[in-house]
Amino acid sequence: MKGSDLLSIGELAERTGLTVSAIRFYEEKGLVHPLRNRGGQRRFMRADIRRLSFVLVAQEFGFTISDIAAQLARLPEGRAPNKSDWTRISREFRKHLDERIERMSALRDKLDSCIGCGCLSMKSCQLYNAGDAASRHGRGPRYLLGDSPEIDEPDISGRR
Amino acid sequence: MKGSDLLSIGELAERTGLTVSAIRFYEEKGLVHPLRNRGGQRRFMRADIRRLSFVLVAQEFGFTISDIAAQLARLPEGRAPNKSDWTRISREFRKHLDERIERMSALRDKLDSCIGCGCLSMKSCQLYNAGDAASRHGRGPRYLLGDSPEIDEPDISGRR
DNA sequence: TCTTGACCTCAAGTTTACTTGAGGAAGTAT
DNA sequence: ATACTTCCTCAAGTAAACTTGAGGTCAAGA
Repeated sequence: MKGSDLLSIGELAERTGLTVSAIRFYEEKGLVHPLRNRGGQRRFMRADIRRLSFVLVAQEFGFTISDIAAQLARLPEGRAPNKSDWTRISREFRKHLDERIERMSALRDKLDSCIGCGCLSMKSCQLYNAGDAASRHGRGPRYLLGDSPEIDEPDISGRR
Repeated sequence: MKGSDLLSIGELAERTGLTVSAIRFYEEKGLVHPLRNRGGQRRFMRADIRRLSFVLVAQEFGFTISDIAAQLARLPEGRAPNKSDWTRISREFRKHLDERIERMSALRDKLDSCIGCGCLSMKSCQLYNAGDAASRHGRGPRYLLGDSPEIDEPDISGRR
């Protein structure tokens, strides 16, 4: 394969730092679409290095595989993506990123005001005010923060 | 159970917005330690509302159950935690939080400089410079960003 | 007391993101 | 031609965080 324009799965693995099995998995999930040679072995384009690198970075930011697939779907079909394709997708990615960071910071600031009152479960607690509720992401129980009916715990001091 | 000092699992579920099964699961993971009545049913203290609320908030921030268990272990054993106990734990929590947000922001800023070059897989790309590598968290392939041997993809323009 | 709704335990299923292994075919170096 | 490495496809396993279901017990109101 030395000197060829196409990469074997092993070569791509070396280039990206992914394992061979992970790359096969990503193909299954639609993140890459390798060609096959007559023998049935996968042949990747050089542009796939970049593609998978994007997957790695996006995962680092906490995006799921289907989030990432959605982003990658914005890349051109037939030809290898060029610089402006990547710029476009990176900008879009960045928007999601900013939202995520902002959400975290907002939550953190609310926690700050809660350190003052020591609450974390009272009706009045800002962390429990709806509005964030709808924007909840990721794992966790079905019922969401702020969705719950009336939380109150009057005795805050621990005295009996 | 009306008017009692102790809560049944169903009542706690209503108060926290968690499902009954989730609370049982959290007990199994050591996040709460309910008493049992003669019949073998769980009886929770009011302070457990706060405890589980903390679990919810912490999860919202992306902490795992064992991370959270580690934090909760800092609460007093025998007595119900009071305001200053919660203040202490919230402050600790906040430290982890700040780290996490900072890591994300740093990555985002690096992405920014990459939007300029459209790279995302080149040797020179800041996203691939080691240093972040060690700090990687969460899911993803075993090989980490920056751990990979020599990544280079000279043809960046997409021209053939 | 009786009945219904809430609880109990334990086992198995679900999703995400992969890895591991078995059994076999293809590619490459000598 | 031989041998060794890499690759192929399935199927099954793993960890986290829960849910669902079966089969049975407990508690509270009429």
